[in-house]
Order: sequence, then structure tokens, then C-alpha cells
Amino acid sequence: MAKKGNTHAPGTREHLLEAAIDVFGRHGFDSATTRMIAKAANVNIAAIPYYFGGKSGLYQAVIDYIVDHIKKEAGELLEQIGGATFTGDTGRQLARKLIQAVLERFINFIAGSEQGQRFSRIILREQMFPSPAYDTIFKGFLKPVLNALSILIMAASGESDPRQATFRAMTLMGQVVIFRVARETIVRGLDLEGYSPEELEEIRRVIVANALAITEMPSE
Amino acid sequence: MAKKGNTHAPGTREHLLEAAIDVFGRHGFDSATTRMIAKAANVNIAAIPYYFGGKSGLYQAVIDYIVDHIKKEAGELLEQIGGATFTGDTGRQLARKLIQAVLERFINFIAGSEQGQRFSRIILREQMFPSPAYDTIFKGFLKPVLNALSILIMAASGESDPRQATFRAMTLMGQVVIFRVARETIVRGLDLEGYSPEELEEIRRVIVANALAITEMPSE
DNA sequence: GTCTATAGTCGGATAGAC
DNA sequence: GTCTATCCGACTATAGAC
Repeated sequence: MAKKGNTHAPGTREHLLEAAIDVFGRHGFDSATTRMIAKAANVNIAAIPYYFGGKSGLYQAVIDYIVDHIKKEAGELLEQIGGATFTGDTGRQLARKLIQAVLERFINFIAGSEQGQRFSRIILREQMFPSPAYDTIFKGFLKPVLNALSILIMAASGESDPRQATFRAMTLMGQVVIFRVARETIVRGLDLEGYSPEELEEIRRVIVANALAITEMPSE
Repeated sequence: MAKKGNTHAPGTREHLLEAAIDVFGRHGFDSATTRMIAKAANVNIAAIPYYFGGKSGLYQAVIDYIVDHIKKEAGELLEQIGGATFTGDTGRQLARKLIQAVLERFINFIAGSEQGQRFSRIILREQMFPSPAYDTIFKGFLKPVLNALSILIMAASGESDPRQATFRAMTLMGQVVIFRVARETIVRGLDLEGYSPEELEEIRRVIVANALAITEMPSE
């Protein structure tokens, strides 16, 4: 069913993909070695050239895999935002609710879910050090998400300049991303052992409260 | 004067340090090669073992160099914060002014200055993927800065729980850091060519406005 | 102090047996 | 499809001439 119709082995390809997400994420493309990945996946090194054409092909497959998953995850919310119209005070309240929904999903994904943490390592690497694969990520979901957030901010705060709205959208994203990027600093600074569900809840509350404070109307 | 008293060559050591900041920053410790660094510094590869004991020694020297510079840069402001007392409404206003000052310096450093951009590549790498050198950075300035910001937030907003204050401090840092981490995404999303002085000024304004909105008293 | 030459290790990819 | 063996290039570090 899920197979592509050819006679591939049961799991080799998928094992490699999953292992590659972790190894590429932790070490980056250059330092990650095909030997590490093959070992982590419990398959033979020669399976990488065989299934993916080589190290680069495997990396691109990882990017496609991640982008697909995130598009599926975020798709519904993005469509909801794209399809909505924000007029009057009800529109404003709707926009604020949607901003809240986006940020909560984002923090849950990036700091709360195991898969989100694995994916975000690779995405953050591409943010700071774009490879040719960056384009797939940017077009796949970064740009749609950034656009959606900018629209919501304009609707919620009355901001009319799209560039200003984008800058504001970035600050909202930044409040979330920092808990992934500086995870170690937070954990050491507060002497934690990772984020507990309670701490995640506190973080979520702070982020939402900030977002609401930031998107007040200038007149309020 | 500044020399350590021995008879070293005029610039070889310094050239290596400067080049290493860029190469380690762009490629990470593992993927950076001593060949790249030596070539960028225009010195012989053998100078690296000679001056720094090897690749690892050079990396540690880079970390020390960066931490020293930033401590010098941030020291005055940190002392001012540590030495101040924040009582009553004047204290609150002072705290808000100081938060503003910290954020403005931070965004100028991280997105505005050439040196800050070079330094921050390495620091952000250590944030996401700590090496043994992380400790130097954490104790050197991350912890002091995070503490200072937390104190200011408690003074400015009336927040009394230190953990909550730390989370809030992180969100403020996140708003700044995102303009470095996601620089490429912002630039592509808005079709810019890097941040112009005008755009930096807009970003600075957004960050400060958000910080002020966030640190309102709950009663306000 | 600076260089060349080279030792020794580890990387990705391939050939060919099964 | 999966494996072993192997090629070849690139890496760090060192020895020793100058």
C-alpha cells in the first residue's frame, strides 16, 4: 500500500531516513558521516548510495521528508487563516485567537514533541547556514507561515505596513524559537533537567501573554 | 606591551585567531579544517600546532577571545544593573530604561556590527550544540546577562517568581536573536539585501516597543 | 619561526561476490 | 538487496631542514 510498487526491502530505506534526521541534525551535513548514519540505522553503508544515490541524495530526502510532515501538520491552520476575513472587532478578536493558536502549536512542536526537536535541529541549521536545500524549506512552509502570521498581526493590531508586520511576526517567532536554540542555557541557568510538562505550560503562558500584550491596538 | 613577553612573530597568531573565528563560525569545529583556517589567515598550517597546540587549542583560544571581548563590551552596563536598587515608581522606570538599553545594545551587536555577526555564529553554535567550551561562554557572560535581565524584569513588571522572570527574559532575548538566526528567511521573505541602517532602526523600534508592552505592570 | 614532506587516520563511493 | 574489500582523496599532526 504505502510501498512505491517496487520490490524494496521492508525497512532499510525508512531506517536510513530516520537515522539521518538525527545524525545530520546533530552534526551537520559535512561532519555527519555515512558510517555514523548506517550504524545508527543498523544497515550497511553501501545501502546509502544504493537507495539515495549518495550522501547528498540522502540529505535532500531528509529535507523533503521533514517539509512534508510539517506541511501536513500546519496545513489545516494555515488554510483556516488564509480563508478567513478579518473585519471589525470580531475579526480582530479572531486574529488574536489565531495568533495564539499558531504560537501554541509552534512551542509544543519545537520544545514539547520529540519529533519536533529532531526536525528543528535541521531546520535551524538551514536557517543559520543555508544549503541548496534551504529553498525547499523556505517555500515549503517558512514563507507561508511568515505570511500568515503577518496577516494576523495586521488584522489584530491595525498595523498597515507589511514590512513592519513581518518584523513583528519575527519577534513572535523568536520568542518561541529561543526556547529551542537556547535550551541548554535555560536548563543550566534554572538548573532544570529539560522542560517538564509544567514548565512547558509556564512557557506557553508567557509566550501567549506577551503576544497578546504586543498585539494590543495602539489606541488601547 | 600587549605582547606576552616572548619573541613571537608580529601577526601570525592574531591572523590565525581572526580567521578561525570565521571558519569555525561558518563550518563548526568538526567540519572546519586547519587547512581552511591557515589559508584564510595566510599562514602555514604548521603554525596552528605551533601556536595553539593544535586545532582544539585554537578553538579554545577563539572562545576565550570572544568571551573577553563581550565581557568588556557588556561589563559597564552589567555593573550598572548590579549596583542599582529599584524601589518605587522611579525604580520601575529605571528598570524599563535599562531593559531598553540592554536590548538596543544586543540588537546592534548581533545584527548591526560586523564583529557581532562573526562572534554570534560561534556563540549560537555553542547554544545549540554545546562543546566543552560552552562553559566558558555560559559563565563568562550568558549567565550574568540572563540574571541581570531577570532582575530588571522583576523590577519593571512586579513579577516576583524568579523562574517566571527568567522565562520572560528569554522571550526578550529571543526577539533579538531571531533576527540573527533567521536572517536569511527575513531577507528572502522581504526581498532585502541584508539589513540596511533604516531597517535596523525599524527592528530596534519594534523590539523596544514590544519590550515595553511586555513589561507593563499587570494592573495597567 | 616558518617551511616541506610525510606518516597515519578516516572520509565517500564503487566493484563484484553472494 | 546486501555484503566485503578496496580505492582514493582529505584530514591532523609531526619531523626535520632552513
